[in-house]
Amino acid sequence: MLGTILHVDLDAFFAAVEQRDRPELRGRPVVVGGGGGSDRRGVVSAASYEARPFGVRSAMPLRTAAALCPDAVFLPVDGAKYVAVSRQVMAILRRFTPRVEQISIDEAFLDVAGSEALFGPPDAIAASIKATIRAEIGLTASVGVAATKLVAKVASDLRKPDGLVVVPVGQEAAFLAPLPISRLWGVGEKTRVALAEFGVRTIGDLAAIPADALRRRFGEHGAQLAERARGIDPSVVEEPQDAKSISHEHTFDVDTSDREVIERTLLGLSEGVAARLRAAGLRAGTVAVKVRASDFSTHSRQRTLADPTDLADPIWRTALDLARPLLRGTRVRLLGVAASGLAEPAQMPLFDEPGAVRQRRTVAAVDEIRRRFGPRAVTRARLLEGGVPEPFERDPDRKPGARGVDPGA
DNA sequence: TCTGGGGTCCTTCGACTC
DNA sequence: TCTGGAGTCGAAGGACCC
Repeated sequence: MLGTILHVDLDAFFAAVEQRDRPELRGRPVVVGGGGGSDRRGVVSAASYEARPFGVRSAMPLRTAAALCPDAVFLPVDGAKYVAVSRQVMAILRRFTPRVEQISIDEAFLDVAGSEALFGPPDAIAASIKATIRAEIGLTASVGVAATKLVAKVASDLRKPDGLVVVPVGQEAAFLAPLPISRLWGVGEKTRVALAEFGVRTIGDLAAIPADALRRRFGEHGAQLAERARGIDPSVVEEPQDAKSISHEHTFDVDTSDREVIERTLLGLSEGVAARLRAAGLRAGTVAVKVRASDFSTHSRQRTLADPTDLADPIWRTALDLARPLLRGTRVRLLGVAASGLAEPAQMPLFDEPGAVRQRRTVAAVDEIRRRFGPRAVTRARLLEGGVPEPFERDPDRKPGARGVDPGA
């Protein structure tokens, strides 16, 4: 008997899209990341399968990737293009079932219970999905089929690229047992090292430890890991929840302590956050700043606002105020601005503050111009002085809350 | 040596309230 | 009026994911 949960994962997504669109790149190592140059700060977002034998992996600094694979073609991340392709793929998935949970730009869970009469058993549906994506989009996808999301996800990752792995119902624990512990959802580098002290190398090693012992050592997280190691995952395929926060951050090419540059950057980031808030019809109740120093130490400060806002100015002023104590004597590597406590405006005030109505009209007009002519069509004079990131040009219909743009190289 | 950007969730701690 | 415990909430940091 087969489970009805499918995990569909596009292979080396960003790099594969570039190779699809530029035939001269096919068969060559392609690295997508940052601004595209291998000489600037940034990390690998996606590496083609030709680049991987050289040791190039996602999240690796571009400079390291260039040292490992000097012949690779380095390309910038073209967010808008990948979003468009992602939409086409998700539309294909929805032909097979309405129960689709997109978890990032290049992967989704499907529950095909109820689709079997029309499309056949789950493994046949998985094969059809792969064939349709290849025929209509020109990309390969790997699919895992299982009774739970957790096992389907591990399965899809097992035989990349172009893989199809089916785990029959009841075989979950046996399937997971021989796999290295790092393949388990929720086990990152820190947890892997901590578990190694327990003698845990494989998922089976973890499953053999009593849940109580794991709870004593790792708290609730440990108890959860014990369940996952046995293939137990009660979560169901559902619509992604609404966003809980919206943020923008920027890493400087060269660390800076220049006040003007810092203020201008915070303004640009605040503009980006505010624009996304307005596009989503939300206001932020809390503003946070993040400051990463040249020694990579990272500090954040947040403040709850008296009046939730979707305007750049109050966000910027709050961010400046919060950042000031963190900046003394610091060379700054990265600045970030985040909005949380998101909610739809309760009601338009009957008597707005003086000037607020005019300000809202101006902001609405600017938003409209940017929507029609692009994000660079209108900008503040202060931001023209250079060095400030433009707000990321993302899918205007994208629901905030889906995970960031990353192909999982 | 180098370590992006955009998220979520969890833990800990201190302030505050009852 | 003071004190201590319990519960709640916001802030900060860390781990993790793609």
